[in-house]
Amino acid sequence: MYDRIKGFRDFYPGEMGARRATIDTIEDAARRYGFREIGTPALERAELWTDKSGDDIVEELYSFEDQGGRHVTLTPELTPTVARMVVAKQQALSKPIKWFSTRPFWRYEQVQQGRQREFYQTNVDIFGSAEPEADAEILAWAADALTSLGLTDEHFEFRVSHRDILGGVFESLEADVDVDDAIRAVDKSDKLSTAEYHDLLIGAGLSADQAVEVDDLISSGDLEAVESFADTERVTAAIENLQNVLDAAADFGAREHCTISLETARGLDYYTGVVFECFDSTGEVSRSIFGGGRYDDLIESFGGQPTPAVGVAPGHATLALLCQRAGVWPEEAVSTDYYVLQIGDTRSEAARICRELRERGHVVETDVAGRSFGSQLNYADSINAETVVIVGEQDLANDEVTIKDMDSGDQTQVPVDEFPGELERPTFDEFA
RNA sequence: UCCGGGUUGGGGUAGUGGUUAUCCUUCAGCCUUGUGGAGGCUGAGACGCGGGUUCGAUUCUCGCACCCGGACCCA
Repeated sequence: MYDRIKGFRDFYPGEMGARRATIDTIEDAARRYGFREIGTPALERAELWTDKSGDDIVEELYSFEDQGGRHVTLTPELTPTVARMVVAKQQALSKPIKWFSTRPFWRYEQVQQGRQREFYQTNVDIFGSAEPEADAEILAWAADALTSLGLTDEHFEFRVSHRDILGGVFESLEADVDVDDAIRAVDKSDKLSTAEYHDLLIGAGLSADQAVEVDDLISSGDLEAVESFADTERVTAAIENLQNVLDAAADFGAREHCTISLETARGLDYYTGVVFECFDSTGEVSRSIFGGGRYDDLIESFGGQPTPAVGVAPGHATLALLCQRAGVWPEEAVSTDYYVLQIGDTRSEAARICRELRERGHVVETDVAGRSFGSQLNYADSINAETVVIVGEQDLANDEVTIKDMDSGDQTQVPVDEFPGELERPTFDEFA
């Protein structure tokens, strides 16, 4: 017996069927918006990450030197790869570029709920539009994808903010504030006590009074109050942009899922504008389900023309948790349209029936193990066959086959050359 | 890297410092190559790994691995 690698998962047919259905649902939603599927390598040069994030990042990568001496890594996220692809063909691609892909990623980190070392994400991005409609379309797709899965606003909410609001507020203070530290503190505030939270803000350079004041201001979510408090062009512009995105989201049918939440910062450095996270409305899944936002500087930093971008990447593990708790996770059972049962030497007639049913697109199984009648029925039962077509020597002697409905157990004889005949999906009911 | 809980056939479990480790379920075959979901029979299948204590360890003990949850992190 060999063990699985820690943090990697096997998916057996039942669970895989449910995952496949889920992936199809959210990808179909993306296709309806004209997002085009891309395929990407599992391996990239490690420099794609180490150049920006420093060598420490290597500890969280599956990286190694290949036989050609290249320092490579299994990709921990899609964004740098997509950025690389955009830069490489920038002139050739018509804008806006709208791409999606579902695939695994790998990070060497501690395994916990909703978090494995191999994990699957569906990335959806728009490059080449700085307009609020682009942000709103990303939100609209995300909302469409989740509602197509059967989720409602009872199950999830998008907490939406703008990177420059927090940054601008801290910048406007009359104090020497480490803005990044302060933003991190706000991002964590949910998990901290008020005192701990204020201590972190003070550690970032705020006075005690400012910490209280800023906490009140941010948690109020009152955009007008924030705007007049900061009274800077940066904050005013950010708030206007956020408002425009939400207005567009309203027209796109996604506004009802969005809550303004100025605490939402996102850890990622590369976000530049609107940011959002999806949360479990019931609070049962404590961490965010997924996040996204605008990253207007990334393409340029990869050596391309300045290109605005906005995207989102739902992870399938947390999505599955959310669906399961909401009771909308697809059935984890195989289904089978027909089992063609053979008794004696009836292979050629059975095979003909199988072929004709499969030509019609049905899922059809027959005996490939030389099993007895009872065993074959047993098996048909275990694969949830809807209809069993009994092709026995006795039936064929009368030029008939027997059609059996597995739910009721009812069965009837049908002339062999009328099955399946002209019928698209013949079942017991057609012949009863 | 840290903290807490756990690990007995494929799944779920009982139990014990000692002789053939309990039960349910599952799987395979048979009763039954002309009838599955009921029943009967037969078979398969487990004490996570390593060290220590002991005459003897699945049981006690230590370490490790893995699993579940959490902290940190989350590009």
